Amino acid sequence: MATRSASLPMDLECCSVLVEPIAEDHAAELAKGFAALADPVRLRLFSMIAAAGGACSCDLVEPIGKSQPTVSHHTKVLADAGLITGEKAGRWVNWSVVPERLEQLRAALTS
Amino acid sequence: MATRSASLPMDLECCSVLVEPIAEDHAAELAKGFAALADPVRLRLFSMIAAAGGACSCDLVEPIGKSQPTVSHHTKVLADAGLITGEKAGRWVNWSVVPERLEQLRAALTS
DNA sequence: GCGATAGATCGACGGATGTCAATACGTTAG
DNA sequence: CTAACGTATTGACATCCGTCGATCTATCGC
Repeated sequence: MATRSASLPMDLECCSVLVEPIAEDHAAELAKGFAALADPVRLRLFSMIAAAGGACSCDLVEPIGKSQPTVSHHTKVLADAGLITGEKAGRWVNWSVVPERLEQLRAALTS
Repeated sequence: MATRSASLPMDLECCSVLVEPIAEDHAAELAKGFAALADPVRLRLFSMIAAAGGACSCDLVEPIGKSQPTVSHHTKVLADAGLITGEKAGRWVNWSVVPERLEQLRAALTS
């Protein structure tokens, strides 16, 4: 059973949704990831972070056009879904994408 | 402006979320697609349809373990998101995936 | 220590979502 | 025509979600 851990998003056997019906566990795991990308604001935040190769929240609030608590909420959702990770640097938090998680979702849509 | 049509999901210039910050239009479009995949039941339905190369609703209700109206609701959500399409054949509806839409979402996560 | 700044948390609100029982609709079999 | 069957729709309910103002926490410069 290797490093099987029910609570961690990362260690699911990576396979496509297209080749055979996926199990409930796998579906739940992937659904969490897609849910994080299912909001336009969050998708833009993710895109901004990814395109810039990392960004702090202070650089996101103004271009996204939402309140600071809203941005904080969305970054938390993205982080909880495992799509981004935040490094605290002094007063700032530097967000960056988690390539493995992104790849897992991309692979799920690939045959 | 070519075949620009605001209401159709298909004709967005296809590009990745990762290379540069995406526009609000594009974000809304992709978010709708990901939202359709953001539910475990729906993801399993989609997976069953994709893996089988098509399926009718009657073959989905029992394995998915949900009521018939719930399955009907989810197939409608997937269809509205452009991920599947249904061909009515007599009493049955044959659902099949829409490869272009799937590719659009996959490409958005690819650098 | 003090004020300023970046970020997180809380509480509230309206709106969307997943689910099912009941029912309606359309089609095929007899 | 009628009965049975596959599917869609409706209505109701509980829950979740996006948003913001207000507030709290932590860190930096002075």
